[in-house]
Amino acid sequence: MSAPVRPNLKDIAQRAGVSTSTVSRALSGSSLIAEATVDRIRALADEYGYRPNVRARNFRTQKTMAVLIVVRDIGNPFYLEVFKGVERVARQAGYSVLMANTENDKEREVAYFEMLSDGLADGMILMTGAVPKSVRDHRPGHDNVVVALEMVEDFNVPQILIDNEAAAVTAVEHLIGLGHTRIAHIAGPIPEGMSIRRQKGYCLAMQAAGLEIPAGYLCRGDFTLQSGERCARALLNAEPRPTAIFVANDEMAFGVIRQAYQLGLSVPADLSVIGFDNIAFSEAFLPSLTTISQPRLDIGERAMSVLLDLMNDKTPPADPTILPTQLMVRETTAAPHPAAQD
Amino acid sequence: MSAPVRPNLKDIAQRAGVSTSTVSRALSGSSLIAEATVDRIRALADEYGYRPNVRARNFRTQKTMAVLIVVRDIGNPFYLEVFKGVERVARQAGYSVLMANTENDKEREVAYFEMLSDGLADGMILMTGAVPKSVRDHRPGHDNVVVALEMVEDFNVPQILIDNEAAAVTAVEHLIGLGHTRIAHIAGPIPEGMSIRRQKGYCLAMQAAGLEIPAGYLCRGDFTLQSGERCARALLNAEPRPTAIFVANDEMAFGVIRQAYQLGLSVPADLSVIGFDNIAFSEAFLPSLTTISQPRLDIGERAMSVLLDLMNDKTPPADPTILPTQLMVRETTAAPHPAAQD
DNA sequence: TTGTATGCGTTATCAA
DNA sequence: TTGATAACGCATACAA
Repeated sequence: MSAPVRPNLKDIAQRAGVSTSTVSRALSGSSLIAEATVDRIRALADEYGYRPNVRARNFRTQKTMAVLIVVRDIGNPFYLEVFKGVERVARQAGYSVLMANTENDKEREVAYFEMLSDGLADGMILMTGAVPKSVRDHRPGHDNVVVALEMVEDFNVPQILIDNEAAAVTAVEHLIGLGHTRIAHIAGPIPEGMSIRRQKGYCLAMQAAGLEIPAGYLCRGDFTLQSGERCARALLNAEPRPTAIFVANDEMAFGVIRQAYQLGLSVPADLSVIGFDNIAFSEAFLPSLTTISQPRLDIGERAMSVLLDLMNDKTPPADPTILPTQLMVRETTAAPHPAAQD
Repeated sequence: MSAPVRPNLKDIAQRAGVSTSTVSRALSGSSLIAEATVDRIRALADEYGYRPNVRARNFRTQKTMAVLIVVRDIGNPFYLEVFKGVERVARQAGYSVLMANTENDKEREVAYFEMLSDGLADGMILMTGAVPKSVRDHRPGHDNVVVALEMVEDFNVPQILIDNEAAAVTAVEHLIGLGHTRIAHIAGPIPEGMSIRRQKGYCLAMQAAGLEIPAGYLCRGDFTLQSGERCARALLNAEPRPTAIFVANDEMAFGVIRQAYQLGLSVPADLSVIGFDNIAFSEAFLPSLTTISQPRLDIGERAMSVLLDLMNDKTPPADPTILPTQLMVRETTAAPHPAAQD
């Protein structure tokens, strides 16, 4: 039994009676080679089941054809659609996608930048909102890095974002439009830029409508269901009790609704709730959640295209790309009880 | 300004006045080298910021230190925890994790096997339940492949599974224990092994309890929310109406509950519902879903450890590894109305 | 304990 | 249109 050895360029060259360079060129579609030769070599390569050794090629060309997608928590379903968008575009361009999970660990953040500069990947899509200081200071031009979803200050790379502040304004205006005046807010973790901007949008919209924000109408969560429940308990004890809550993400919004039911309040009859993100589950929830939809697939696709441009030395957009959000009106928002009005 | 060129082994060797092999050995912790030499070289490497060229090393050693994790639909939140488990173990062993998404496309399934044999990854965790026939027949020993979650027939590789049939029996027994006798089932897509086994468990448990399965008590969905709603409409029109439904996954279960509410039935007062998977949102759902928990993190971790064994030529377990499931009793199951009893 | 020499498979340069 | 040859950076068998 002969060992089924994988043929390499040299083997094919020998069979074809030409040099390895000729085979290499023929198979990579160089126009320099006579068509007849190309056909002959192609046939032979097929016959012997030749497949190029990718590691050798990577080494020689100093490329990997892989990109890194770095997130804070790979267990967060929010990223799924983004992954999908990235993967789709990457795949089309012949790139594979490497998962990287920092779990908010600075060392791991640095480690992934090292992976990049070590050539384990050709590019990187960063969705952590944080760039370790050592990395930020180290090199001026960070090649082949795109930031998505979370603005990173002092870091001059292309960014794919949404306008968190404007989206928050839209959310609050929706509540105001329904007749609510006592509107509370549950923010995400501060000082994360995303949370700050959503909170700012809330304040702006309230101010623009001439509405007060009483003490106790602002609570800070950490994007988890539990923190949503906790904040809801606090807010629903405030005087006067809010008739609506704008929550900085969907998961916390679910917690709010759970808690409201526990307190005997019904949603949206007694309390309107609006979330942010439009994760897959928001529509399935009972009642289905009114929320702000982020174009997550688009974000992924766009981030990857910009990264491709970057890697191909095309000039990327100088300004951040801002993608539009959309208000999804569902079952958790309605006009307030007349009795609850001032 | 001198270009900040990345030093290689040769550069360090020159600075240290030794040969490249000495440097190579010193940095890779070979015990052959004098300690003083090692220290000197380490210091020098640090000073000049030497980092090994990973592509060169991969090429030389014919390894990639990356593994492929292949799923049907990367947008399915079910896989998240499994990813996390895989990633955790992989990372600890110095491997990175490549995402692969087949979207049920045979060509892509084959393509990922080719990636593996092309050396773009050193190993593979397969969670698609399907192995293309061409691959199955091609080579007898498929090195460095582990199957997780879905049994694959005629494919002799280590498998990490749960006992779907036994878990389904547990679920149905829970309903029976509450006093239900009219229990319907919504199956997943057939002929997927997973769906078949869950359905079989349902039938077995019913039979063991001497309960009939009337015509119209079985409906086939496709694991989506919508199919859950559709099946619920059908089942809830059956005569006599079932008082409980065992649903083959959580997402369809959410659809069932939504539909029940639309028909004016309340859960669990009028209808008990039990799901399967215990995805993250099952607990957040209102009412929170009674379901079967799969040890997804464990599955990921175990799959990756077995893969590591495989890649290090340790002998993997000959038999499939069966991990235990757990019944999570929550709010969607209760005793049936006395009026609804026979 | 260290050095020398070789090769991994490919692509790129130069010459024919 | 093709061939000979030289890298790419590292790890290792063998020699010393």
